[in-house]
Amino acid sequence: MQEPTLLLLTALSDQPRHGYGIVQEVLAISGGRVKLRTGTLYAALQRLVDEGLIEVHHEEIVDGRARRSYALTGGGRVRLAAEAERLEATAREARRRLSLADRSGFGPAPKGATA
Amino acid sequence: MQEPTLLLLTALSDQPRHGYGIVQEVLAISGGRVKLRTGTLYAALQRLVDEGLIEVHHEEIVDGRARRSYALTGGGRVRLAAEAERLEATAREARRRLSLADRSGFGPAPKGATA
DNA sequence: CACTATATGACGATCATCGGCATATGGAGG
DNA sequence: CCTCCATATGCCGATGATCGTCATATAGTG
Repeated sequence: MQEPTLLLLTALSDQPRHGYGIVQEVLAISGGRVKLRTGTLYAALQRLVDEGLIEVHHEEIVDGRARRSYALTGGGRVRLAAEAERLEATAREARRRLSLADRSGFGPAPKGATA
Repeated sequence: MQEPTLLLLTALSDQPRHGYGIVQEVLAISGGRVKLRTGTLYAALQRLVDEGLIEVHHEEIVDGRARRSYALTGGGRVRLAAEAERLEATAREARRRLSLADRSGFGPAPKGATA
């Protein structure tokens, strides 16, 4: 699972939102770093519904145009928790190695080291 | 940056390794979850060298075939640290929201909740 | 003899994301 | 009045990382 998809699920983790609201929320969560393209958004929504990670929470037709809000399913919740755990484990391992390398002298020696 | 690439950088963060060694190390780091395909591996190595995140550490020709080991560059080290931080922040936010939702009653209510 | 481990590399296919376009309404600024 | 921006949904072609497989080579095990 990629970052945009993960952030999308995160945006739905506290309450249901519609497409545009998800874009805003992801933007906020990521500190302005990730702006979901609508192409990414609606393709991902469709995919995630198909996978059963999210579902249509509310739907109405306004001026012949759909207006939908989406919510995380139980499966989506479980999946998001699992992904978060995986991410954290990966990040921890990377940091552990980087600090080990610093101490052992391998690497660029951040600032005025033994070498 | 995707997970396989991130794990590749992590595999190089404590010492230089050659291609096959990276595959083994990534497998170990990820707890057997991620087995880098050679297609992914050598394409990624080329890309990362071009980006300056890794470099060829040692190279020799054995039976007319290259044998190279790769090492993280200073830039790669900085980048990996940044990615780890980003991952951790994302994971933290996902978890925070999931637990908030549990408390507020939104969501599937993991096991025998108020509803 | 077959299979696995070590080891490098190319090729086409797949899939998520990107970037832009189309459409529609309502409000603000010039 | 007209243009721009925010709100809002959705399609489509291009890009790019990864997947899956094939090719090549040696050494060891069953």
